[in-house]
Amino acid sequence: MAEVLVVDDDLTVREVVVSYLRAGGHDVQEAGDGEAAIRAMRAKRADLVVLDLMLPGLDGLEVCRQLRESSDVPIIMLTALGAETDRLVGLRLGADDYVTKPFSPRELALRVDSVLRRVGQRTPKGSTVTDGDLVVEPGEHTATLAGTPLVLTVREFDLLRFLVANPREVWSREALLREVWGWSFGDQSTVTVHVRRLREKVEADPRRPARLVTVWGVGYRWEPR
Amino acid sequence: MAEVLVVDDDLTVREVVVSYLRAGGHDVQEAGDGEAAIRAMRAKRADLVVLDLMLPGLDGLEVCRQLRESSDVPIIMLTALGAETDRLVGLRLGADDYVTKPFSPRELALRVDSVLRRVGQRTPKGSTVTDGDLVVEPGEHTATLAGTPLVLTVREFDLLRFLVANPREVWSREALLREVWGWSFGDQSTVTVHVRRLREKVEADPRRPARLVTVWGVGYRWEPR
DNA sequence: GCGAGTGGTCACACTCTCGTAAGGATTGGC
DNA sequence: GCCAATCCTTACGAGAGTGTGACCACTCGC
Repeated sequence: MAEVLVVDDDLTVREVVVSYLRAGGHDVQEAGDGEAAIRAMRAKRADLVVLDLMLPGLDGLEVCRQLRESSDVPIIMLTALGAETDRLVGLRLGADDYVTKPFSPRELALRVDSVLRRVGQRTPKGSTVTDGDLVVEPGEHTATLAGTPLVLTVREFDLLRFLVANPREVWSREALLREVWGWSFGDQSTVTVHVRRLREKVEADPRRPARLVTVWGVGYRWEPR
Repeated sequence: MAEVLVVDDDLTVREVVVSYLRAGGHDVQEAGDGEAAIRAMRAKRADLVVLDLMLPGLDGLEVCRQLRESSDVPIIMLTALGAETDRLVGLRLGADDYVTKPFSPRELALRVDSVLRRVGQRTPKGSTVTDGDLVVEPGEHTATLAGTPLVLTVREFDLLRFLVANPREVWSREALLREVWGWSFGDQSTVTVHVRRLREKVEADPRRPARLVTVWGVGYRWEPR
């Protein structure tokens, strides 16, 4: 499915994580410290890196920065519980997600899939998504409705693309925060507001949504034509 | 808050754990060995299982594996101190977390809450359920009758899905409160009212129910086509 | 710096849902 | 046919969930 690099100095953690990711259909490489991680990435680019923050030698933040210099591979950070500062710094340095220790390997595997899904969609060569008279072109970052172009902000565009690409399915605000925003935390009202703004531009009658539909008590769903 | 199944052969341990979890607002079932645990889960699926590794008869690992075959209920393992191997195997078999004995019951309660929080973020989208011209799609949160979509509220939807997924069987109001509402107490007339509302939307002639049938003095039953 | 555009947060109003209660209708036993 | 138990029906208010508008922080180009 994807090539994942797991970086942790604890052999036990590594084994568990690796076996889980393998079971999930991924190819996995391992590294026990920062230098090994950098070397591994030079030798063979992974599609995603799971990176412990506490490492002997080069620590996780440093590894993260160095990786970011030469690639924008998605990175999931493993941080100690409650290390709020680490988390913030990690995200700022370019981590795509973080998981606090002690974590469940099942949870980590889910996060890995989620991040890969999200990143896979932001590749420039992403394919055009359409629904009736609506056309979304990720490559050109444009969307047209019945031929007339829509003026969308980046977030609105991402949200629209995600929903149109995954129609009929109900997405909770929380899931949308994960899938579109790439957050595993945050205020859900953010989603509400963006949905409203998007409706204003996409729906014929924003007061009575026909395509971006509310599922009461659950979330939102894109109703295809 | 949640339905927790505690599996341990030591009565003392069980009592302490149970009283702590109850104090934390959870409903708790108990099992003294592996067979009882499996039976308990068959009869009534819990939201989380606390599972001792050392059990008479079926041991914890075996129970874990069997549970995993039919469900992805979160599992917290109780292991002896330093049994690194056990922990590894446990995690690999699908445990979500582990606590080493001797443990403080308070810590265990915290772990339980933590795992429930994490898992709660996941959207467990069940599989499609059908009965004749009726199709229930949990992922899309839609139900269609002969092709035309039904407009159902969350409760109505949950109730319908449960009944269609468990046809022919008679369900008491009490059982439905447990299974669909997740309550272990409450006013049974709640069920009555929701059954009526559901009939209004699902039955051809709500006055003469043909599919969601009343079993007098017992409860309700879904009569499949 | 300055202004325009974007994005996240908040408060408030509104809508929808759900549980409850109360009275009427049915059922089954006698 | 009568009575008690059970079930159906209806209406309503509390509370949760959602929509809306406004505000402020931030970024980026000029």
